[in-house]
Amino acid sequence: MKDNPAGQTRIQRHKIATITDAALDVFSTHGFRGSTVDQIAKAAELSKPNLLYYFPSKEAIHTHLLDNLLDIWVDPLRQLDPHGDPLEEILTYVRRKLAMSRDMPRESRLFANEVLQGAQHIGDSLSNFLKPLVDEKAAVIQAWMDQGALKPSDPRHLIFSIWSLTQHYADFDVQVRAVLGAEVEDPFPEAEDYLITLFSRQLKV
Amino acid sequence: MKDNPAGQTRIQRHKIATITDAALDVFSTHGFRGSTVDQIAKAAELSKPNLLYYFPSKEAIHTHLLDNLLDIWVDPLRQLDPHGDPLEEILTYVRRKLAMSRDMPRESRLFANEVLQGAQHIGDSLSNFLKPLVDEKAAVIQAWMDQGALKPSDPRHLIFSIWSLTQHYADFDVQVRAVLGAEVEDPFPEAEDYLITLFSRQLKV
DNA sequence: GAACATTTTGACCAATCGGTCAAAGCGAGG
DNA sequence: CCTCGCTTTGACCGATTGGTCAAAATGTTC
Repeated sequence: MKDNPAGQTRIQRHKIATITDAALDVFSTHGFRGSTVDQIAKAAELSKPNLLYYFPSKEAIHTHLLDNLLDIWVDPLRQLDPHGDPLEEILTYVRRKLAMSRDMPRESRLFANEVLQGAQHIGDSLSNFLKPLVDEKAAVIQAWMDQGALKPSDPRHLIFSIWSLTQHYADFDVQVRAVLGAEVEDPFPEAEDYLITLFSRQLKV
Repeated sequence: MKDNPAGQTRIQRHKIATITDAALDVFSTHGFRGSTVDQIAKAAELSKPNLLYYFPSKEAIHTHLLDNLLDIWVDPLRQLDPHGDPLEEILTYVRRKLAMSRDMPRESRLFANEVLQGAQHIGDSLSNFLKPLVDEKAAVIQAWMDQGALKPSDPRHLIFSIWSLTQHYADFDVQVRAVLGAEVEDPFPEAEDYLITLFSRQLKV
């Protein structure tokens, strides 16, 4: 069996994908320190030594997950188009971000756990990678506000509020469902209505 | 040494307070499973057996913290006065909640960790205690909206958004500071400006 | 099917986990 | 001073932790 260009065999790619998925389950539910290699191995239906044949350590799995996540996670923000319609661009960003919370709740919780516990594994990425992106997009939003295309408000806190409100429905899902009660099967449609209204009133001139 | 009415000696009250504070530090930083009794004992400057003389188990400390927290945590919502000025009542709630994130970030993170990881220790309280309170206050807000005193929107999601946005500045403090950069010493004043503007535009008729 | 590389595993390791226990230390009242 | 109850501790326990290793199983190539 020859390696592919990335230096991985078919089996390696498949097993690494399986491990990654299992680890996402476990890490997102219990955090890094609260997760065990045995748990991940069991979730991946592998023996522990077999799992450690593909990743050198528990931390390596966690790092691998976070490294791959950050790019995906900020992608909706990167897509914010300076040449699009200001309000529609931001509302689209809100919709995309909320959809990610609905479709990728494990990723959201993994990220939340990491930041909540001090971001010791990705602290550098926040400063070196996330901050420049936010600075760039905040400048775009600020320009829109200066043109009078949006009501004025702090663009960076606007971005924080979009992160906070959308990820809330993934990270605090248990609480949201407990408070809404069993009669609400899916909180996301009403969440989208609420958030679109909120940000429209906040920004629409 | 005589007991006081609560059945505790002076030493017991002091040591339990010390342990509680140390445990809040540790649990809020690492979550329940990620924290160890040794860590808490060291933070409280006690030996492990001595700590376990005051609390029967690690879980008992955690439960003690959460039980005392929930009451304090929802207190600002409980103070929402049906007979006050609608907009001012809600903006006051936002300010109180943001002040709690500023002054009690450890409590906020303890709660966030617990809910994020499935609320296994307080899931029942969310349904039996938090839900009725939210239902009650959501009805008050709904009545205000029906009277035309506030712009209409989903009252329960309004409450979610207040929780989410205010606690964000405690729970994701590392990220907020990394993105704002070192030149912003204290994010809270600008956060309060932003949030008051946001909820005024959302609610003011 | 022989030869070789890759993958899988049971047994094992030192370190750490939550928790126990008997014994020693301690302060206050007589 | 002695006693008594509360407090503190070192030593220890079985279970679990992250990780290792040599050997066995399996897959691949010729």
